Amino acid sequence: MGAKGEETRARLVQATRVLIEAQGYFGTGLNQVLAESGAPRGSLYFHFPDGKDQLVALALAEAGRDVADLLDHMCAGELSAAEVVRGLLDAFGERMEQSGYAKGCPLATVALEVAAGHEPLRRVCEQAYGEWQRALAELLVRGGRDRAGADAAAGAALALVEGSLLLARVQHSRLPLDQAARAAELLLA
Amino acid sequence: MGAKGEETRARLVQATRVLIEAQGYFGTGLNQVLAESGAPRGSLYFHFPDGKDQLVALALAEAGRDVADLLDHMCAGELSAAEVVRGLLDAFGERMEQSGYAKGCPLATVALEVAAGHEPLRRVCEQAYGEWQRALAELLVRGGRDRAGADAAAGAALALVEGSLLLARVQHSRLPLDQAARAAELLLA
DNA sequence: ACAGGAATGGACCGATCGGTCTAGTCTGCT
DNA sequence: AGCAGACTAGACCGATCGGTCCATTCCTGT
Repeated sequence: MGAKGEETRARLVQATRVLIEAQGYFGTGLNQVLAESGAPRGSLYFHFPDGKDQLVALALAEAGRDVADLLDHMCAGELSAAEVVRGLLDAFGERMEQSGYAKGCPLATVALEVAAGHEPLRRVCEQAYGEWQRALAELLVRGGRDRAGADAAAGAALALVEGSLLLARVQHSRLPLDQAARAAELLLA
Repeated sequence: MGAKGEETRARLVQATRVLIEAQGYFGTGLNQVLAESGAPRGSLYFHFPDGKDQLVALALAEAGRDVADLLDHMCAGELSAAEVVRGLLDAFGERMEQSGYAKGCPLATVALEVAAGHEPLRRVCEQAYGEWQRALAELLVRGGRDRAGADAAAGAALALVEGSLLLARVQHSRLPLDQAARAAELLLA
């Protein structure tokens, strides 16, 4: 397995990540992925024999892991849960604004498209969201909350994050992100 | 304009509403809409000369209005804002569960798909969300909040609703809706 | 009854979809 | 040097996409 092949593979996944975040699963064609990544069609099916589904599943998993890593990193410091949520929303907001509101939650668009009709992709999203929520819940438990309360609060906080990312993209404004961060302070105090 | 034509037109919009809520804009083909509604291709372009975009825009606007009406109706009673949010989430949750988690927010999937790439549809979604938020904000003002605080709280509550609907669909569980409703009690108290 | 617009039914179009296939090229090992 | 497997390049496939077109049928007002 040469380094060149690895790079092509990585470029395909990266292009897929960018495109499905902005346009979703159905809105993103393989021709678009090929054009964006510069890879020929043959390479795609060499690296990903199962085609689009495999490529998208991997892109979603990678994106989910990246956020989880960021979250774990923030949770490892001395920050409160509310401060972590604020930090997360700031990071997402910056990305979003700079992309012309094409980027938000890297999973959400696909997650909604496939929630009822494509079990494998749905499960990838479910697992990623689960990891994010778990990270927040752990932090809350360390802060003294009981397990049940922490899970519920983390679930609500994640809903706040996801909802505000959606509204921010639709409204082309970071205002919902700020409102959500303030609400999180109240919620996670 | 005969009654028969009106009915065909309505069935086309209704079928579109159902399909785009579950699969989004790109995931829904006109052939699917035609099959679901039983209308022939010619009728679609007779009633909607601008094709898919016009049909989807109308479907989104109708769905947005329906929720706004429900919201207005609930806000007109003696309920608190938190109770209204709870009622809204209960109604959405029932629909969602009964549809096998195919239905959630009727706008969200399309809203994310088109947030950066299809201005007319984006604006329809933005306006609908704005109406929902306004209804909640008015109720909060009537409850004694100042304008700015009410707007911010309504924005956060709407984010909570949208985020929990997304998570519920992805997880195939109503739990996130319940967590969001409880969080709304804390937030809107 | 009948004229004329409203509405239907469906064949047809070029473009694009995801996917297959194979000839050719690159690369590292012996 | 030369062989084998990794990888690329792109032509090609049937299916489906959104959209156009027109002959036919239905309905309504006179």
